[in-house]
Amino acid sequence: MVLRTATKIRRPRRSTRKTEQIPTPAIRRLSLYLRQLEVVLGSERRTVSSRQLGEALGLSDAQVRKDLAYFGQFGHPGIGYRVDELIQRVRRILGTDKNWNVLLVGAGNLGRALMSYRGFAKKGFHIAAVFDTDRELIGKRVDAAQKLTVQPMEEMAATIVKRSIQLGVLAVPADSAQKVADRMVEAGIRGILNFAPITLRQDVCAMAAVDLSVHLEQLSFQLRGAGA
Amino acid sequence: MVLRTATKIRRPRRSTRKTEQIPTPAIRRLSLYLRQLEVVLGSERRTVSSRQLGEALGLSDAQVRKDLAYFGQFGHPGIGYRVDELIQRVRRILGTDKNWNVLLVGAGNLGRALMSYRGFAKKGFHIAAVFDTDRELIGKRVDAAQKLTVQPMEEMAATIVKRSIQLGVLAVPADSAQKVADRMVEAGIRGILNFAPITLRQDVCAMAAVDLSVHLEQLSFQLRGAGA
DNA sequence: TTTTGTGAATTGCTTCACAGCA
DNA sequence: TGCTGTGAAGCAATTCACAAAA
Repeated sequence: MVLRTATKIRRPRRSTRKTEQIPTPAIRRLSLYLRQLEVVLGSERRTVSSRQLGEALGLSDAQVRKDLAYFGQFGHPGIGYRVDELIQRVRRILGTDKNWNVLLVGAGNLGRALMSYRGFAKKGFHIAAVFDTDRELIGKRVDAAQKLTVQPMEEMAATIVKRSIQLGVLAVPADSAQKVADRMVEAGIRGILNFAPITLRQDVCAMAAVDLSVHLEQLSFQLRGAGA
Repeated sequence: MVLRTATKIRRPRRSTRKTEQIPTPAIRRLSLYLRQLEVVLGSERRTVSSRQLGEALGLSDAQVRKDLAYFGQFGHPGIGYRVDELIQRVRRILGTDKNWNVLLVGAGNLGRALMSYRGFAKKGFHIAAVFDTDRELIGKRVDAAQKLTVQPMEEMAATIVKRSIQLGVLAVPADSAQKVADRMVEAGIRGILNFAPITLRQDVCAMAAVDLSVHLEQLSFQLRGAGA
């Protein structure tokens, strides 16, 4: 019986879900498989092999098969995977077989761009409400279709219930991001996609993050020392 | 009937190259360390321990120490890491101790939002030119500061030389992304940050990708089955 | 044939645990 | 005491390679 764990910081994700045996990278790749399958659906091909999928995504065929097999037996030996069937199955797994209402916090430059981003709706994510703390923005219609009015933060909890919202997109400056995220969780949000360039600590809420600069830094790292 | 390969010789794998000693995830985390160090720099603290850094980022102290040690001996036993010193060192490693000129292709909604995104300049990435294929947009000033004029693709190669550009941001629709990426590489771009929701195949060019919907899908996956 | 699904082998990454230094 | 840097240990992810299926 070891007692010295008292001072240790808690270890990352350790849950008893059945998904625990599935590698996290496999779950990330599932989205890529779906994306590629939708491309294949646009062609005449009705089936696709693990090799073909892998080639398009820069992965080995074994990787593709193993990843998909974590979630069930979707393939047909000698044939491959039936495109429409696999799309349905993967959507089901990812939870995107149904539409999601999403709210957005932050109606600045980035927030407004996200509002008009078609890719979200294509995948079944609908921005159903927009919030901001800036009193100048509240009440204004800011989206391209002029359908969304910027609401004050106070209305968030009620709107979440009314529109059955579970997911939120956070596009506010870094220095207020943690506070805003806390308010979102309080108001009932269960998952946050964070665009602020800062790591948010949230225990009870699923988190995903996109830091635009970080990706440029990774490119910079790869090119460092290269001739101009 | 294929004979069982009882005499199979297991060939030892080619020895790993020295440049591959550093785990890819460690390189990704380096950007996060830098980001957090810049937060700490805003406080009065002059030093920070691996434990403190880790806590802020959801990582173990051992992870932080090991990651940083891949790149050199930056710490001081009993003290921790000197914030300003480590910031300089990490910037140097990432290549962001100097400014980078970046070009943007695609002056649509997302492209225009990226132009006005302050985060890039803060990290030393300056959008120095904007390109689009849309004849209606060419010649127009589209950024907030009204300093950038949308140029035709034909001018890309010359501009790249003139402004010493190595990095490009790609914000065009998925169906033209591969073609545009090829043209960028032809024109001399060495690294591409791709926002189009499609996997691009490029052998001679460093690639990074951001698919906004994919991150929402990951959240959807984590919440699937949760009560509405 | 072609191609899946899957244990086994292998590679890669993270955590442990402690010597050594301030 | 506090904290880093680092081999060794442990765990996670990927690749291999082949039986089975079409």
